[in-house]
Amino acid sequence: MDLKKLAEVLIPDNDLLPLDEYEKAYPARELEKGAEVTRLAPSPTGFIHLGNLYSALADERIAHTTGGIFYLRIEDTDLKRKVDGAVESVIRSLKYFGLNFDEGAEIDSPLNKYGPYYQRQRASIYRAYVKDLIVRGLAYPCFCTEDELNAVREEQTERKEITGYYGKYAKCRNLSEEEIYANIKAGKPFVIRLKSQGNTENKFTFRDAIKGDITVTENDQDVVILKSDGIPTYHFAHAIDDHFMHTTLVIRGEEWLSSLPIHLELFKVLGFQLPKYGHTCSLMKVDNGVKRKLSKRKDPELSLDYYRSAGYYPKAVVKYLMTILNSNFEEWERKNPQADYRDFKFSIGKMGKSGALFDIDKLNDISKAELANLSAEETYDFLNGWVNEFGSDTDRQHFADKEYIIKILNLICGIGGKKRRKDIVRAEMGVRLMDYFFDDTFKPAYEYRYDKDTVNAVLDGFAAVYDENDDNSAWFAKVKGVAAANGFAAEMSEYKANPESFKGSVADVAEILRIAVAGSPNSPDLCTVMGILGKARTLARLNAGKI
RNA sequence: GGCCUUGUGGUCAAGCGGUUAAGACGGAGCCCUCUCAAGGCUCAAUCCCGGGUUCGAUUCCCGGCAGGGUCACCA
Repeated sequence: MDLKKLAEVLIPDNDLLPLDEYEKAYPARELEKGAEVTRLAPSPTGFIHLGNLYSALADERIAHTTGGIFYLRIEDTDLKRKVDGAVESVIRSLKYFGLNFDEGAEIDSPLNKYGPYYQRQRASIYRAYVKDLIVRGLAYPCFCTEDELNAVREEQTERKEITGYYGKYAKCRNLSEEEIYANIKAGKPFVIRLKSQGNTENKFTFRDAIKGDITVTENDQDVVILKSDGIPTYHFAHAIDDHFMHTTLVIRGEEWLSSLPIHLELFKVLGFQLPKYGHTCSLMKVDNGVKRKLSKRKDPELSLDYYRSAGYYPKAVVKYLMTILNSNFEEWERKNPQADYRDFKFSIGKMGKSGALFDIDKLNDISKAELANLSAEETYDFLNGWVNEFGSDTDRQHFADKEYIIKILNLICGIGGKKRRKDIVRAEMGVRLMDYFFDDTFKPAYEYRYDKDTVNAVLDGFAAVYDENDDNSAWFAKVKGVAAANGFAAEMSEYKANPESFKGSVADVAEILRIAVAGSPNSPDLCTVMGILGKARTLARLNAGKI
């Protein structure tokens, strides 16, 4: 058979270059030894999720700790999956979490010498190589219809054989020249398949950068490399792109592990040097007692927007991811509390081999601690950013009075005081924590543990002596005074020694005051709360709290 | 079902032939304390099962079992 002629008929493009021209167009990168080139290669299908961020963080850390490049490539070979604005969204999302690309689609960089970074725009490179494979007898046209393929698959399933297009099932593999041209003449659509040279009897060990040594079976599937629309499948595009873009380390989800044999054969057949591979395990979650992969559709916490709208501090999310990416990260951080997480020596070898359960408690803990590192001013900026995007109009009005908010923050953050509080887990919660400082969001629950007369006497008694100029100890002395005057123990020790002889202790008196002023039995330092509210409002609330 | 892969407390996990089997989150309790938060201290809780190999297995081998992934003209 005249393969050259066949290739011309199948791929009649006249804009293809000789293969070595492509090699020349994408010369090796000039990087230090040991520098890794990694990439994030999403399909522009939907929005980026936590799992993407997880592996992107690994990519980014490895590239940037080795002096390499982290780039963005868009795998848009499947038109059906394209969503407008997805690319910008990916970039924006990663940037929000502090990850930046050095190069790639929609990235403004002088490093962009390996593009185009959209696969649709790279059609001619793929087609040139497919054509070459046809000439070399390593690829062939297949005219099988979807129905035929389905029928074969059913038959294979029934006979408990391996499904797919291989061996005797590869009907079009040995089509005669006449049959091929007849099919073309008849206008039958076709795909191009790899004429696999592999044999599943052959197994060998492959070293994965994350999983370690794994057993791989040779591929014998005549996989589709060029779809009937003339665009390559993922497998083929991966081989071509990662070769020409000089990716040194391919980090991707473990769902790709099973197609690794295909990629291995493709690289071999194309004569390309194989990159290193690292297959990450996926984030899991327990659902109804079953452990399963986090799913975009079922789990809102997988969406990065979820973290933004809930007001998680972005760095906290990143640090949480770091702890599951490299479990020694936490230990390192304890030893280097001041250091930036970027100073941590990220190691791909330390990445977990099995899927981690997503742990919201852990995230909350990290987030709380991160937020507690911020100054009142920084906290204000962060909360204000959240309020502007996700808060209510009332929240925005409140935050317009920055001076007042800062006062509250100083209390919450314990700034100036000796101990730092860790009240705020995320912005949304932080903003709600401040509600009682504003009359329009003050929603008291007047649930006292004492009778009407006692409560009112305490409230009146304290209102009569309250002086906003008192310092904390003078203030507390007055609370004690009110306690003593109403049958409560002024000193905790007295009360503990003799609980029967008192109605309660100062703590109980403070609780009554707290309920009236802050609306709940729990709040930070009441004296300061009153100071922030101001005398007029404090007295008004003491009065309104009476029953 | 075939193939690949994983299996240390509730969770994330150190460990790499001999350990009182780290640590963190979560839980319980105590202390501190005007309550809460934070902090300090203490406690409970783990090597999937069965065979080997070995003087000795959580660590090595084999077999189960359980979990995960995958079997497209989607990536």
